[in-house]
Amino acid sequence: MTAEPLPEPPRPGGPRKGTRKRRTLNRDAIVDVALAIVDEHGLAGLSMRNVAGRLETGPASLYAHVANKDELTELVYDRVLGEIEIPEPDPKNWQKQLKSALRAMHDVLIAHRDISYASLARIPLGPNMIATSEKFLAIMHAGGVPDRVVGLAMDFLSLAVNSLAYEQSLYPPEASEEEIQGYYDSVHEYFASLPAARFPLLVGMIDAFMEPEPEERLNFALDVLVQGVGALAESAKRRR
Amino acid sequence: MTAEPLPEPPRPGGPRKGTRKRRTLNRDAIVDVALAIVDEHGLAGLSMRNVAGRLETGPASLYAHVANKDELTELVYDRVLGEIEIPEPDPKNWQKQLKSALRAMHDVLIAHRDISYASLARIPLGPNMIATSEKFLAIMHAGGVPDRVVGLAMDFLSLAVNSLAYEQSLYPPEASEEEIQGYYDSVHEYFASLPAARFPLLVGMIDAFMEPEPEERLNFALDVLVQGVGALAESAKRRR
DNA sequence: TTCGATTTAGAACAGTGTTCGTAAAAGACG
DNA sequence: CGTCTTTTACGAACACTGTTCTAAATCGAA
Repeated sequence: MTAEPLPEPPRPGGPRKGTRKRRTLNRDAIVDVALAIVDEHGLAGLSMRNVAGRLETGPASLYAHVANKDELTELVYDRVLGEIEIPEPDPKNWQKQLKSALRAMHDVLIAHRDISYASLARIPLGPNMIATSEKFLAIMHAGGVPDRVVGLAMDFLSLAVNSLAYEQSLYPPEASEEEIQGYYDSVHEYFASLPAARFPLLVGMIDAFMEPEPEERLNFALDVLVQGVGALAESAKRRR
Repeated sequence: MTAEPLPEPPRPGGPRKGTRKRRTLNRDAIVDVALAIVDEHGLAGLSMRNVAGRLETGPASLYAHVANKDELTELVYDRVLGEIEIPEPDPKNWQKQLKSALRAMHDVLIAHRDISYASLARIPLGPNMIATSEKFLAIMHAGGVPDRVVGLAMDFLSLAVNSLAYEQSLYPPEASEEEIQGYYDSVHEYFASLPAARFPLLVGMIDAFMEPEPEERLNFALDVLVQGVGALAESAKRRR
């Protein structure tokens, strides 16, 4: 997964100074520890002091290798993106491939808690993001989707799958099976207690809201995305 | 600048039972101030001390009216949702109506900075969220979308439009027109500097990425959503 | 008035990201 | 080898944050 290093992505505050390492403390080691903390306690548990503590140093030491916490979070996010595996494009099955690639990205993201928030807070441009994007583009391009549609779709698909992963990651922060079931039941009860005269559809569709499992919700969302992009690709081709 | 606090104006229907107020401090006033701060400085500028300061008191005083900052943020979000206007359903134009309703929600959200993050962080269930949902359901239901699809779509559409609004709100935190243009140009340059041999599609599609204006991106995303839901509604109807 | 409940608000606690200043180590150069 | 300069290490401190504890002030009802 380690390929030739890409040029430094542009940051709003201008380029950073060069980093050289001395002993054990370096960028990769810091990202390693940060990712481990995110895996254990989520993004809320990630603090500069926390990372520094595991490296047996103080928080100020990190700032020689990382501009700030935002950049560290972005580095962790890009590290996670490196785990995604996307197949070579097969033109005839591009919609099926696109859907499974989106699911693969989703699964990798939720395997690392709420790390997907990192991509919502900033526009990530790390090397793995670039490489992953290229693979998504390849699938759509091979499927004959016009360039303009591919460009627009890439942005939205990435946003959507990150949002889905983030939403998913928020449900059980550290709760037991019983607790989330109890919360689930209380939501059900709350909907049922609403005045049916004012909210007839909401009350009438309670089951349609509460029944679907996470997998069905994700599957539906991915279908909406893929079929939506497919439809727009067709109409763009016809228009031309 | 800050005038002497006025006495509480009389409410239609008289004071509510069970809630006794003493001075000027109550839930609504706190939410008023919190929303004003979000409008001015975004969610990052919202702090309990900040709100308390504008009410000429200390942060501890707020906790008699609001459980914590999360709840306050949710209240602000629900207040904003109250501004959305959604038309009565017209069965023949349900897709057009759904799209414009989603756009209306998006526009109201971005008019209040990054408030949309509040709905990403928690599942909002306030009164205005309920009322807004009912109206979305009405449009889809009138269009003949099966209940199961409506239930699944509601969740995803809400997530998607909130994500789009949140992403949109992040671009200019407080930057000038020149600064965001400069950042924009540097991103363009960064893409152009990538090795075309490894990322041929990405480099070849730079314009497809950089050219579209925010309005075109939003329009595309909404089309994907509406046409995707439309396609799934049709196939669900056929399957039955 | 008296009583109890609620609201107010100062002080404090345990955190946070980040900066400053200093000390030391590494590399460059003669 | 001896300097000189650059870069890293890191304790201390700053300005914040959300929240809780505490006691006083104030109100509604009896």
